[in-house]
Amino acid sequence: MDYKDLANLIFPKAKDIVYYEEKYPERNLKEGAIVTRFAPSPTGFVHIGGLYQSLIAKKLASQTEGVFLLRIEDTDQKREVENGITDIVQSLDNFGIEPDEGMISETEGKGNYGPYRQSMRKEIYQSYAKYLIEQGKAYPCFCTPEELEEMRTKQEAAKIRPGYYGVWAKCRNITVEEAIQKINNGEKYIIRFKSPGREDRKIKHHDVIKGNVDFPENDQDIVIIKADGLPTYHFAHAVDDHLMRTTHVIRGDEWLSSVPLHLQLFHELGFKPPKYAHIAPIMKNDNGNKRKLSKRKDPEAAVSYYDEMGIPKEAVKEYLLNIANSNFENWRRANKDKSIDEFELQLNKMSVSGALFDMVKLLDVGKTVISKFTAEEVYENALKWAKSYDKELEEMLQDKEYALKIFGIERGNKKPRKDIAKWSDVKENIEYMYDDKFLAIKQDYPYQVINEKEDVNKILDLYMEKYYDENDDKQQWFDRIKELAGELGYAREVKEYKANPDSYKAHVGDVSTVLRVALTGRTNTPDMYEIMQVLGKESIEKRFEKAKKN
RNA sequence: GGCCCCGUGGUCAAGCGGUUAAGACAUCGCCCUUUCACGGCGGAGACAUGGGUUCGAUUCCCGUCGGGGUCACCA
Repeated sequence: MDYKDLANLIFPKAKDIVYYEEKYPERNLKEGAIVTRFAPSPTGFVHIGGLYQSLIAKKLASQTEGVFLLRIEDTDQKREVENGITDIVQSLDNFGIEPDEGMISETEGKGNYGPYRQSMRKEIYQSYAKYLIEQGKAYPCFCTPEELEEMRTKQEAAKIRPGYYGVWAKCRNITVEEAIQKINNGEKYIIRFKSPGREDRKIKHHDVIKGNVDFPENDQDIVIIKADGLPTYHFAHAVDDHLMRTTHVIRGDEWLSSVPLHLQLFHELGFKPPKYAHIAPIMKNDNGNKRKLSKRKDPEAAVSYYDEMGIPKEAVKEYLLNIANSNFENWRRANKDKSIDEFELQLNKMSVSGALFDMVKLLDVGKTVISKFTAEEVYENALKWAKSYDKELEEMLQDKEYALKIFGIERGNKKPRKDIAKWSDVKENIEYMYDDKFLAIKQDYPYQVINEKEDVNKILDLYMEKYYDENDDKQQWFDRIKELAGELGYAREVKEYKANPDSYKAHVGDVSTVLRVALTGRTNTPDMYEIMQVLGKESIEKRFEKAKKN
């Protein structure tokens, strides 16, 4: 009896690997094309780090006319979550990241290298496992979890390197006859890889991001097929990325230390290994300690958070690109109006250590991104956000024409307003422009220098009686406010006031403030001339009346 | 603990043996013919540490310290 008998006993129905090698041929792509993937587990929401990875992967693939594929790693059924795949597909889609190949819904995939869901590739893995067993490079292991636990305890107590290797790999030297007998006796087993490695030898690895890294060889006989017949991550990775003809594996750097194992697996399987690019994670400052953004503790770890906050997806992507390649910022400054698709991302410019997530900076990017939007775009986006998260705002935006006027204030010029960083800022920003809201609320008016009721009322009355004309252009409009100031004994020019502070009660700016506060209930607003234009005479009168009575 | 990675202002970061050590966000001040938001100008603010190597180290080597990752029938 030999390895072949053992292999046939374990996987009697498995196809010869030649079948798969032919079914999934080398891709016919142009020189330098990158085939890469995002391979998440459907265990809950998409993490910002996952978005980061897929953004990078997608860009690299499209830059090189390669392939970006979405593969679902659902080999751990215990951790699976309902609609997990749909969630991933939709989250990516929300950010405009569409896979060229891979899963497109809970059950469907597209492309010729599928299935793209590992649980549906069981026979494939088994064929390759069988292939390894036939060659004596893998073997059944009958150790129970309890035995393994006991072994670990012993190793720990003796302060030696834990794991299933060398003399500790009890089942590695079981004879074929004995193994067959155990199996026929119904003993439970899993399949382990028979590692040819030695811990005292080093391997060299060149990582596209991390550079040259030396490791001890792997000597662990890791399990490749679990008791449920599904592969472990490592084995699935080797088989899938070979068969899907992946050229670059872009993944989180928590995988860096398994590179020796992966390289070994590729080698023993007779596969050409892909290039690896290990991305540093996005971190968070937690009481002075850096740690990865955590699904459990940090709401901002979920990509859905950005949607809820109304942070434009363009901003999130720009921010992420910023972290990825620091020259992005320079590129953006030189190419203010270009799409980020035109930016050429370079893997070798990626940071080797994890960046702290900076919400303030993200918001700043958001401000800039939104400032470049047209009023129409602001409107559409704000409305879309409002529909999901703010009914009141949605209501306000029903009058599109009016909303467009508001969003048009100081927009579209060389120095557009930058006061909206996220869609959830919009309501607060425009609320006072609505008569039904503004006139209904009771509030204090934060008058500043001029705040005596008598003075305020006089300014408001006189302005409407004598100086307001809705046909004025901006210059005329402001000249008239100066005249108003002059008539009431305030300085017409701020400079004049500053030169002779004792000669005046206040200056034209203070008078403007009275108008502004009466008009909007606040001291800080966009350009008052434009606000008055949008509001119209009738509204202005009502607002002044209300302000006077206040 | 073993192994691996990392350590430039508060944050993201340029830098590859000789620089006044860029830039962005944040912060402070001034200026922008009325506020705010912009914009402009300017300020403060950094090479973790100790040894080497070198004519010269932020840059190269070693130690220390600090941070991170990894050591599953999870990915």
